[in-house]
Amino acid sequence: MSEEVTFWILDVGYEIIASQPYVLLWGISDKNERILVVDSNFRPYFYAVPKETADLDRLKDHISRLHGVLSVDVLTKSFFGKPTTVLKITCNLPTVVPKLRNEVKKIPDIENYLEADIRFYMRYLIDNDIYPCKWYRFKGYSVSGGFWEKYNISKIYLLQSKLEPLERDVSPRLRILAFDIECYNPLGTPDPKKDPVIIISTANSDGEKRQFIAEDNDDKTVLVSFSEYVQQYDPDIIVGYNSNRFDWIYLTERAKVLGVKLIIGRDRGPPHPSVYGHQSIVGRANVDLIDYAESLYEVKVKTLKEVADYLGLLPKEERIILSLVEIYRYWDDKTKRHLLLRYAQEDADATMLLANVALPFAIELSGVVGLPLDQVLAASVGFRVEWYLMRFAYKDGELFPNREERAYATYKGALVFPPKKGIFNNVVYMDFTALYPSLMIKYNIGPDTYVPPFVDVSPENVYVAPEVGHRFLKEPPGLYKKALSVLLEKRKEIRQKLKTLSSDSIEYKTLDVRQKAIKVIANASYGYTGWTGARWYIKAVAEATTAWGRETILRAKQIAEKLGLTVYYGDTDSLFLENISEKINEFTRLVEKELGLEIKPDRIYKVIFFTEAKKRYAGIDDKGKLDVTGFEVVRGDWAEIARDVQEEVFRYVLTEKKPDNAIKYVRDVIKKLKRKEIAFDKLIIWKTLSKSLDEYKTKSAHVTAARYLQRHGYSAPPGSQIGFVIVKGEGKVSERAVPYQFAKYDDIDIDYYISKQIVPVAMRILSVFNVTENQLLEDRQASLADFF
DNA sequence: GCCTTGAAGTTACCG
DNA sequence: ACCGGTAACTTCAAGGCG
Repeated sequence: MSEEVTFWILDVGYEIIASQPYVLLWGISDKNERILVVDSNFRPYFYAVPKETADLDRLKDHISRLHGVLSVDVLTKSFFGKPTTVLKITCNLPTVVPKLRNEVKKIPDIENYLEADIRFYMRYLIDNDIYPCKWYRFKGYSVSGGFWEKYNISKIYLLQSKLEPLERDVSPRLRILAFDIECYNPLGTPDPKKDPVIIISTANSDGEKRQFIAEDNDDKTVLVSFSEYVQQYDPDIIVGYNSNRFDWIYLTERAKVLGVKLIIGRDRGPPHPSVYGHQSIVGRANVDLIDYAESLYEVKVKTLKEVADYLGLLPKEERIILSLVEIYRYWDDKTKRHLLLRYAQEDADATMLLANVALPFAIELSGVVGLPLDQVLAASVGFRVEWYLMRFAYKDGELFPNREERAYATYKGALVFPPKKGIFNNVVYMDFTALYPSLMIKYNIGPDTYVPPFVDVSPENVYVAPEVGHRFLKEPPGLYKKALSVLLEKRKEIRQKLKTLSSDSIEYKTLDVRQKAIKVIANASYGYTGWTGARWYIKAVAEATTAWGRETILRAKQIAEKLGLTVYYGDTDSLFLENISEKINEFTRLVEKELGLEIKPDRIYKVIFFTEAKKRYAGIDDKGKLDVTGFEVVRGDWAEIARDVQEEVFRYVLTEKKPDNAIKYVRDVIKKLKRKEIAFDKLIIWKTLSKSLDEYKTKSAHVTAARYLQRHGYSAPPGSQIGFVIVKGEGKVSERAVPYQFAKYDDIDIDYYISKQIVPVAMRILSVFNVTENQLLEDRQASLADFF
C-alpha cells in the first residue's frame, strides 16, 4: 500500500477536514505526475511569555482548559540571546490562534505572546526544514474519492514519513501558462461593473497559443472557456504582467458581475487575495512578472514591452504598439480588430518569454529564502531576508520577535570621498567583497549578540564598534553571523563549481541563477538591520555595521596613499586607484593582512572622468565599454534626447579628450530639435507618482499630467509612472505638462528641451573643459564669426 | 511689487 | 514596507530693495 515517492514542491497550503487541519504540499513527482501530499500530523502553536513572578503550573493548567488548546508545554528558549521561559500552546486549528493569543494576553500573569502570526503552512515548512522548489522523498499511501474529489490532481498521498531532502539541483519540467486580458474601455480605465473582457490571450510552455474573444461584447463565454482551458491544460505556474493588481482582480470582479464561476485553481476555485498583495491560486503558483521587472533597475519605464525589449525577447520590427486610448477603437472597427488581436497575443507571448527569464530566478530565490514560489517575488526585500533569518532562528531556539510599529530613526551611514575632478587614464576600481555581511560576520554583529549599555561584561569578551561604541559578544556566534556565513560560503562554493561546468548546461544555468539569488539576500541583509519594520530591529546593530564600514574604507584609503597610489574617488566599500599592478597587488595584500578583509579589482578603466559631484562618473573600461554611473544618462526622469546627448558627449570627450566634436554634436542636435527632426518619444519625460495626487504639497509636472489623465477617465494610482511632455504656453513648467498620449508635436516647448534638458546635461561635462553655454547655443554663423 | 536666495519638496540614483 | 548619502530639479516663501 505504502509507496515511496520523489517530488518537487510547487505550492503549500492547508485545509480543514472534519475539524482537523491538513497541511497540503502540491508538487510534481519525478515521474512527472502532479501530486498532492497531505500531512495530517501537524498542529499550529504559538508561545506565551509568562511574567517572572508567574506560577507556571497554574498558568499551564489554566491555559490548557481554554477552548481549542490541545497542549501546553513549558520550554526554555532564547529571546534576543537571553534564555527565556515560554509556554508553547498547541492548538487544534490554525483559525483559533488569533482568538487564543488575544485571550492569553489578557491573563494577568502573561507578559505577551510570540510567533502567533506565523501562517500555519510556513510554520510547517520552518519546523520541518522544508524548502519550496526543492526535491524530497517520502513514504505515503494514495487516497481518493470522498472529500478528495474536489481537487483536480492526478494523485493524492497521505504522508507516512518525514520528507527526506534530496540533492537534486534541476527543477522538473513545469507547465507554464502566460495570460493577458484586454478590456473594453471607451471611457478610460475600464470598470468591471460595465466593461467586458474582450480578449484573453494565452501562451504556454508547450508552444500553444489561444485567445478567448468576446463576440458581440459578450464576455461570459470568455470567462467560462478560459476557465475550462486552465483546467484542461492544468498549468503548474500561471504568469501575467501586473496580474496581481489588474488582470485577476478584473476577472474575479467581472465573474461576480456576470454570475459565472472562475475556475482556476486545482481546487476548481477562483484566485483569492493573499499576502504581499498577491493573488493566490490553490495548487498552482501564480506569479506576477512585474515583481521581477521591479528588480531590473536599468529598465526605466516598466511596461511589458520595455522589459521585453531590454531582455531582447521580441523582435522589434512588425510589432504593434497601441496606446490605451486606441484599444476600444480597434475593437469596434472590424477592419482593425485583427490588429488588436495580434497586439494582445504579442503581450501574452512576451509574458511567456519573460517567464523563461524570471521563473528560474524566482525558483532559486524561493529555494534560498523558503517562501513559496508564488510569494517570493511579491514579498519585498525585507521580508525575504526575514524569512531566511527565521529558519536559522528556529534551528537555534531563538524566538521570533513580534512585528511592531516603530518610529522612524536615523543613523549615520557610509563614507563617500570627494572625487578628483578631471579626466584620468588607467584607473582601477577596487571593492571589498561583501563588505557589510563580512563585517557582521567578523564582529559577530547582531540582535542576539548585542550588549546594551550598562550591562556588565568583560571587555575581552566583546567587540566594540568605532565611533559609536556599541558592543557585541565575541561568542557564541549569533543569528546573523550564522545565517550570513552560510550564504557567503554557499555562494563561494557554487562559484567554484561553476568553473567546472559547461556554461550552456542546465546545471550551470541553475547554479548561476542560484548564486545570484544568494547575492541578493546577502546584499540586503544590512539594509534589513536598519529597517524599523524588521522583527529583529535594533538601531545599534545597523549603526555599528556602518561605523565599522567607515573605519574599514578609511583605513584602506590610508593604505593606498601610503603606497603612493593616487585615490581618485571612493564610495562606501570601493576605491578608484591609480592602476600600477605591483602596487595594487601590495595594496590587496596589506588590506588582507591589516584589515582581515578581501578587496579585489573589479574593473579597469582605460580612461575615467569625474566632476566635483559624488556618485557620478563615466569611463571606458579595458574592454572598450562606456560605463556611465549616476549621471542623467542612467536616470529615467530625463527626456531620452537629453540622455542620448549626454552619452554621446561622454563618448567624444572620453575618446578624444577634448570637447570640440562634442560641441559640434550638441549644436547639431539642437538644430534638429528646432526643425522637429527629433522623434516625439525622445521628448517624453517619465516620473513615478510616489503618493496619491492630493498628498502632494507643491505643484509638479508629473502631478499635473496625472491629473490630466484622471480628468480623462484614466486612473493614476501611487506607483504608476507618468510620461509627459512640456508644451508651450503661459506659467510655470509644472503647469505646462501634458500626458504624452494627449500632446501634439506642434505644441511642444522646444526651448524648454534645449535650455532645461539638453544644455544642462551637456554642460555638466563640458564645463570641466571650460566650454560655455553660449558655445552650445550659438548657431553656425556666430561660431564662425567667433573663430575669425 | 519685483528680484534674489535659500529652504523645502521631490525623484532617482550609488553602493 | 531595505539602509543612508547624494545630486539635481522646481516650487515657494522670506528677505532685501526701493
